[in-house]
Amino acid sequence: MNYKKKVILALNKEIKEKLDENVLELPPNESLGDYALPCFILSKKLKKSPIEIAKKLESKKFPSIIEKTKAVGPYLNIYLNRKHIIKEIFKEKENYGKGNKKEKIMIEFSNPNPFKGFHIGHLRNTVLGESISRLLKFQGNKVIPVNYYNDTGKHVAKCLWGLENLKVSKPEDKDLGEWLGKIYSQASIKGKEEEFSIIHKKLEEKDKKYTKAFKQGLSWSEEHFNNIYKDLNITFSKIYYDSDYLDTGKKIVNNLIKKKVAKLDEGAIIADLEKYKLNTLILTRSDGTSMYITKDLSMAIDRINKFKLDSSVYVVGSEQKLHFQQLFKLLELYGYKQSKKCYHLSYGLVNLPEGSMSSRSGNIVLYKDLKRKLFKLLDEEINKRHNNKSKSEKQKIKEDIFSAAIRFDMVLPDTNKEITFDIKKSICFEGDTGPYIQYAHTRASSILKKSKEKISDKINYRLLSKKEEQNLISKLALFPEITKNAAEQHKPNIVAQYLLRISHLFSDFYHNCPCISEDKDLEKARLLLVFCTKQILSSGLYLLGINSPEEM
RNA sequence: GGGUCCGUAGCUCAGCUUGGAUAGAGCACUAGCCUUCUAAGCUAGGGGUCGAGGGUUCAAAUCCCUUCGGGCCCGCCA
Repeated sequence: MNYKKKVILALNKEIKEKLDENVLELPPNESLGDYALPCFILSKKLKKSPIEIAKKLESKKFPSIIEKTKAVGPYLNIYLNRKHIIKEIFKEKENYGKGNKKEKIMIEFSNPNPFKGFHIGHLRNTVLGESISRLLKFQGNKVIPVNYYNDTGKHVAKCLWGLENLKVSKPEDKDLGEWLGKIYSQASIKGKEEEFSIIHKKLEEKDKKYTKAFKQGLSWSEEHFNNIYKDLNITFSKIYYDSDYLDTGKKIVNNLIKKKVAKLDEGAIIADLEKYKLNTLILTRSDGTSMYITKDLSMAIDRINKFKLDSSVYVVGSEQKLHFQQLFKLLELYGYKQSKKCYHLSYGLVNLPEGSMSSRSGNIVLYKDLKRKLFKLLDEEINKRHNNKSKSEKQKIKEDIFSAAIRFDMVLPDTNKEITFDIKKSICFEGDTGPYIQYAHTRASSILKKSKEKISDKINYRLLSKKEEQNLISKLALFPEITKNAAEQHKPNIVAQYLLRISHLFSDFYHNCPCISEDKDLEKARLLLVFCTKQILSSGLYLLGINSPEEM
């Protein structure tokens, strides 16, 4: 049970009301308390002014979870029991804030196209998906992360055309998937539509030469992607291939016709969803081939049946919003109740300052290129700070900071907002960034390492009385609530914003409350607070997929 | 035309789900702080008709309606 619930129960018991926990709000700043009860909501019933009510409530005695209450105007500000919070974090450690949900959830994300480059748009998707996956797992759910490769279609033909006609020499010992992506972009510009169509058709007819080239290219792309996932520390339980679902949709379409959801129209099979305001869509083309929605539908049914899923999350760009509404509606009309628990996590595209990205025009920032650029900058900085460290130690620090910087950038803005990715800003590691949070974490680590005192929860809690200490503890107590909200709403940015706040409060504490001191009781008390802060920072960073280095 | 998302400080964005206390951060700019736990840090300063108009309410950046500007989607792409 979170503190909010405990507080409202304690309040209700004392004032004999049945208030919902959501009436409690967070005061505008920590010094005003941990929660506030706006007494307006009681004034009609009690026929008293909210100011009077607050004043009256202030003098009541509450259970020990509430340390004190203070009436400020029409608000009753509530301060949680500090000792209680700190003891709990210290006891639970990395389990602090975990939930007890038991759903089986599949989450599909990343979905890069083989034969094209993995760019920062895919990066946003991947980082979001991984974070949501971790958040859902943290709530106790069984999570199955999957990836989906679209290995059929014209983009494959384009790339194969490029391989054949552009005569670009194959680089030795290099990432061939990345090289393929660049060939794709060039082919898009230099080739002609008719030439692509010929290859596309031959591929569908299983032409030996092109099939061989296709298989080779696919394996290069997969190697490229696996390389990046290893870099990002992400693993999938299963990869789905578009090519495996080319024909399986037919049975489903027939059933949809039987259920009168679909019908023939001008040679094609369509589903009329106008009455749900979801337009009409084509399921099967007039030449008999399946549309994407059909493959998606058969894949969705396949997943629900095979894995006995409670729900499914699809991390896909906002431009496919209608597509997923249609998909879920078809699933429902087909008879699957799970459609109610399917969720399209729609996110805004990543643009560049000069406009939108497009692999076809080559106006893209590839993940690997970005990494090379940032590493160059990190090299100088790290050599300046740690010239006594070994190469592998320096490499580890660079990886951690790079990962934090880009992942945090991708996860900080609200998911449905578009991101304008400015490489100049991404190389800045100061201010509201991932490295800033890591920095707070390393400072905490450093204090714990330097002190000779043992960390224990048997301290004099009254010594943690300065406002910087009080504010920090107050915010630490919100971690369970924050992670629960973030998981329920599929919004990692809630955690990101929270960690920034914690880091700011910790910096404030760091500058005003020296830990290592002659006063050993004070040192012990502050050490425990530092330990708890470090725990929350690293738990939170983990949920964003970011490492918490001990030094940087 | 229909749908959907976005519009808050010079710039990038929180806050809107669930209305509530002086609308918060970062960047940039100005002035300070390293003999003291990592200065990737901290302190102070200026900077706002919350796109506009109306409505509901004791109370609106937040809810409702209208409107303007931008992105994306709307039967043979994925």
